[in-house]
Parts: sequence; structure tokens; C-alpha cells
Amino acid sequence: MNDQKTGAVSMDYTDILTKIRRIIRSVNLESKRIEKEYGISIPQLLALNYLKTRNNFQASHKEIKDYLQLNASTITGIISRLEKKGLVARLPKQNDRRVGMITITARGAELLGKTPAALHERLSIKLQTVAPEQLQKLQDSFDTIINFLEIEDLEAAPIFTDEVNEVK
Amino acid sequence: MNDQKTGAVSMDYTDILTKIRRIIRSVNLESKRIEKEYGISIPQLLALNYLKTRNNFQASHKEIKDYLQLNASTITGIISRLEKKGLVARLPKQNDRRVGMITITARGAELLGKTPAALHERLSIKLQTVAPEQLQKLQDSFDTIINFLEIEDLEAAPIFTDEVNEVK
DNA sequence: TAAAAATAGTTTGTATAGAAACTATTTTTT
DNA sequence: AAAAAATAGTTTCTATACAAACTATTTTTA
Repeated sequence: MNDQKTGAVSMDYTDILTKIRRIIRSVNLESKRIEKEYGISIPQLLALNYLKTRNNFQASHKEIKDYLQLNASTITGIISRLEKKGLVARLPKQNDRRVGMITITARGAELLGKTPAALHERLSIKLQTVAPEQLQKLQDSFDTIINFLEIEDLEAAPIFTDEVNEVK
Repeated sequence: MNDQKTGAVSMDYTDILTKIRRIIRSVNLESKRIEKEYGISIPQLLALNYLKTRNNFQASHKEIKDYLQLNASTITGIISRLEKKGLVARLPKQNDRRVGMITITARGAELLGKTPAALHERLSIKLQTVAPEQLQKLQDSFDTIINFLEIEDLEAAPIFTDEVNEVK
């Protein structure tokens, strides 16, 4: 199936970059909207939600970091802001005194109870207007994107092609 | 909404959100890498590149804003940083004294000459490892995502039903 | 056991990004 | 012509996000 389309394929890398940036922007706007409506951002909400699912409602800084896949310093900021709002609390250090455990507060859980909708609401409603097959295709594409975006060593990258790189 | 699907489709909205965030993160990391290597970020590079394509190599603040589709205040920051590096210059206001024109400098053009690769290089190389059909699917999916992410009034949103959206 | 290395978090500095409030103009209404 | 509204940008504030440098602790190695 070669796409020797006569121009349809002129849509190239720059296009993809541009599109990705538009998506990023949309998601950011969505996040800000939620932040304004609920006083809490999506990253904060994700962290809070993670804590709620945990044993004893607590997790270490590192665990949150690994879960959200963000830089340690970014996590520090998110936790600090949640702490300032009284939605989480930092616990005193124990055995390994390098490890800081964070826990969700009653107030945090309460807020979470009010906003399961937040995460879903708008985006979900939109997604529900998309048919299942479409959704599946979306998923596949996301996986593809994620796959190659996260390939680190290009040399070792698996080449899935034959007569491909006619990429102009 | 009946999700009586047996698992394959259990991959749902939260997943999509998570995946989008991973993509965002990758693109951001890419941007930082370029910034470190060339002393200029992708948004800055895009703005600079836009100026280069323009008549007399200049554009108004608003035009840049519309092109990059960013908030006015964000543009101010980007332009200011480019100005500080001597890659663009703010021109004195003319007829309509509200309008500020920005122009690219020789140094800016020179840098641009050195970095067409930047935008392409890494991402392009990666994209070249993706087969054309795959790429097409990616494009389609991006369009779908962008479409529904940017639908503002849900009520008025076109509902794509089951058989319609065979988009490909 | 003392030095070196690794691990966990924080701090500092920088960029993107947007909202809200503000200034300065220009255009439209009244 | 004066008042109101719209437009163009900037400033200030806040959040995400990362890297680099740093502190404190623990583990490994010599």
C-alpha cells in the first residue's frame, strides 16, 4: 500500500509538529478551565487522585514522580501547591530519612469527590461524540506516536519500512 | 453510554488524557533539547521563521499571535526574549500607533540558516522510521483529535455516528 | 571503617502559557 | 464633538515543566 498520493502526502513533519502543538494548546486550555472552575489543575488532580487510590492514602515523592512521569522538581511544585491549599500533607520522615511521604487530607478527598466529573466531563462528552472505531484508531495512533517519540537512540531504532524513506 | 465492551475498549478517556500528556511531555523535552543546542526554543524558532517568510521581514504582534495561535501575553514574552538575544527588533510605531511591528535581524536570519535542521532533524528522523500508511493514519487521527478538541459548543457539535466516520 | 557513589528531595533560574488588569490608541455611537 | 467601545500590546500573577546545583541521607566500595 504505497501512498504515492499526489500531494496528500505533502502533509509532512512540520504539519505533524504544528498539529501536536495545537493539541497541546487545547489540552492546556482545558486544564486551565478546570483549574478556574475547581481551583485545582489537572496535574494536581491526577496527583491527588493517585494518593486516594493508595494504601493508607500515601505515597512517596518518588512514587508520585514515577506515576506522573514528571521531573522531580515539577513534583515538588505540585505537592507544595496542594499542601498550601490543605489538600495534601507532608508526613514526618521515617526509616529512610531521605524519603518524604505525602498523604491526602480529608479536604483533599472531599474535593476529589466533587470532581470526578472534572477530568471526564468536557473531554469525555467530546469523546463520546466519536464513534468507537474512530476511538480505536485514535488509541492506535497515540501508541504509534508515543512509541517513536520515546525512541531515544535513533541508531538502534527499529525500522518498520521497506521502500519507505522517500519522505521529502 | 454503555461500555459493555469486554476490555479492549476499556482503554478509555483517562487513558487518552494520559497519552496526550505523554506526547506533550515528549514534545516539550524535544523543545528543551533544541533550546539547549541552539540557544533558541521551538516557539521562538517558529516566530523567527515566520518573520523570515514575510514581506520586508516584518509582522505585527497580532499577526504573529494569529500565526502561532497563542495568547497575546505569551507572544510578548517570546518576542522579548528574541529581542534580548538580538534576533529580532521592535520597529517604531507608524500610522496606527497601537500596532507594533517586529522584524528579524541579520543575526536572526543567520541563526535560522543554521537551524532548519533543528525543527526537522530529530523528529524527522524518527518520523522516517514510520511507514507511510502509518503516517497517514497518524495524520487522520490528529485531525480527528484536533476536531473534537476544538469543538466549543457541545450542543451544536456534529455527532459522528457509527458508520459515518470511516475517515481514512 | 572511611571514601565514593547513589538516591531522595529542594532550590534556583528559565521558558512556555494564559487570565486579568491596565495603557494607549483608534473607531464607532450617540 | 464627546462618550463609549473596540483594538493592540504590556505588565503582573500563577502554574507547569525542566535542568543544574545543592543538601541530606543511605548504600556500596575500596
